Amino acid sequence: MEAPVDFIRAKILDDTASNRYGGRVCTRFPPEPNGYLHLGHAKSICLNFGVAKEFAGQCNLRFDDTNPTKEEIEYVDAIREDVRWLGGDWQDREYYASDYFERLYAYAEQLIQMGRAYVDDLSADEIREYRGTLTSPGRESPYRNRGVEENLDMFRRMRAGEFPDGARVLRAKIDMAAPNLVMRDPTLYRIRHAAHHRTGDMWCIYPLYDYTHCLSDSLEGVTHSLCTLEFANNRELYDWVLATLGVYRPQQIEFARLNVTYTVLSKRKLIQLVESGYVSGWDDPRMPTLCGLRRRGVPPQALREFCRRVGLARVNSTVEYAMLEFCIREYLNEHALRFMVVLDPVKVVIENYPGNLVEELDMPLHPKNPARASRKVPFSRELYIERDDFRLEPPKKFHRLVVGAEVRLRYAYLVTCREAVTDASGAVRELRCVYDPQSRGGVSPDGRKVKGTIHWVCAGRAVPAVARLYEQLFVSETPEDVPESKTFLNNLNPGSVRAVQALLEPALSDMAVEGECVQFERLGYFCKDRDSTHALPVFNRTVTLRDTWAKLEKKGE
RNA sequence: UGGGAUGUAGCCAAGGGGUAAGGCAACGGGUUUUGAUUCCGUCAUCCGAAGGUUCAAAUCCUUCCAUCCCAGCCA
Repeated sequence: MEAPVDFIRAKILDDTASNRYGGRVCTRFPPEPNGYLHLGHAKSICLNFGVAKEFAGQCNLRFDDTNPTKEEIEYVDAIREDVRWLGGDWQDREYYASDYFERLYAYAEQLIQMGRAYVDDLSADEIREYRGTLTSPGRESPYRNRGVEENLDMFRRMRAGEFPDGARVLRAKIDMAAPNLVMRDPTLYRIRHAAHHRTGDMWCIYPLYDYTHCLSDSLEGVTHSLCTLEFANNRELYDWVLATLGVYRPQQIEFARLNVTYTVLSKRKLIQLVESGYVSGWDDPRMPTLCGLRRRGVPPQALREFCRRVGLARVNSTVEYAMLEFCIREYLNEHALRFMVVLDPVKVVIENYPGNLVEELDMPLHPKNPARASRKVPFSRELYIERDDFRLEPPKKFHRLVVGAEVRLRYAYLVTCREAVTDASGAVRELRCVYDPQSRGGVSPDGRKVKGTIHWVCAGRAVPAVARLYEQLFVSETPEDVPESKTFLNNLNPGSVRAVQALLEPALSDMAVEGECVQFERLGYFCKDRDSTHALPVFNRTVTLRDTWAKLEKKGE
């Protein structure tokens, strides 16, 4: 599959052709370890690692850990795992902005020496007030023109811990009348007496994003610093810092962040769902987090394909969830092993089949891929089929089992139903059938057409599966205090994943490893959950069969 | 009322003076031992709007309209 040439790849192509950066390509994926990675990050991961690979370059994993009050080691571990799972390979280049604190500090002193940075005693509120508004220029701080020596002294005392949180900040001296608010003397350092997950109590001043990110990129020799659109305003400052310091200058390129319908991709909202207990955790299968998707059985290949298909542009856009589902189905259809399962059984007795015989029939594990092994399934006089696969009064175009009609038991035999035994209430108890011994394997011996093919299990030998069918998989409670949660909880699965939750524990543990999906034919794809107590279904359209039946029957009536 | 960015189908998205790629969705049909898959077909007289330049404009120019981002000591 040829990589589409989006505007970013075009730019890199250009830069390598003109030998800018010596033809080198280096990107980075720079998450802040303050939450779990989600679908939105997948786009960035695929982009950064993908581009690096395509151009024989490198992609670093860098934790943007400059805000100790929000970051935790739990998150860095989870992020590392998720990136690796998605296929990102940073080799030994695992970096932390906090590793650069000492050098960043030295650069700050250099800015002070150059007269391009100053310590400001104004409070946060005053700074905001002095900044001006979108349409009116700001005012200069009374501390703006402190001498170099005083600034240096103040800054060192900030580092030494002489001042409480918020007492002073280090600011760049740029232009309080700049039309771009980012350039109105941005804050570079703030005082934060807080323990950092890596540097502990070594520091009580921490650099801010705008100051840290560009220098980290520079220090690492990044060539193309890819970030989302909302940072476009910050690019001017990114360039200013590096130019003023006269250091190596990567270039920042922005692209539109990913939005997906029926879900939320905002760390703030996701964390709210977790903390308020509306979901069981970050890896709740309803979550759009990478770990949630993984637990749900979404293969990383599908996510990569999704990111590829979504494309890259500079327009804010919202991709339909259906696109994601398509990518998942596409991969699963190709790779998932097939099994038969009966959720709501009704007994079938093959009257002309010997009562003491059990045959071992071949069932391929994948119909389109004969290279896959097949397995033996037992077949005997008494079987179970899905209750729904038989109708006393069939709608039009129903071509499964009906009294007097012939259907194929998949990979087994052609059978004809002679009689439906019902109980006093009219419910079907048992189906009396006869089979055609010539049709072993399900082939029609004389070429006669048999439209219906249904699934079955051997009554005596089947793995007993406790199964339940739910119209809706998940409880749709609507948290009032979580914005957009209605959409979130109602649609994460639903409208979309209207599915089946089956307690298929024994069957599934027999067939799948955790995280792997198998297809229960005509039911959809199921994934064995980590505790193996239930199977996690299914991706909407994988249940298309159900949709299709419903549609056809509706039409028929 | 400042600055930055963006407008191509229901949703993504190519195309940057020569007469609108592709995918998802939708719809119609063929094949099929999963009513799945697969295959084939249909789906923008038109590119935010209005003017202008040109033999020729989605592409160039002008004006207008709409949407998003920026006033954290978050990233």
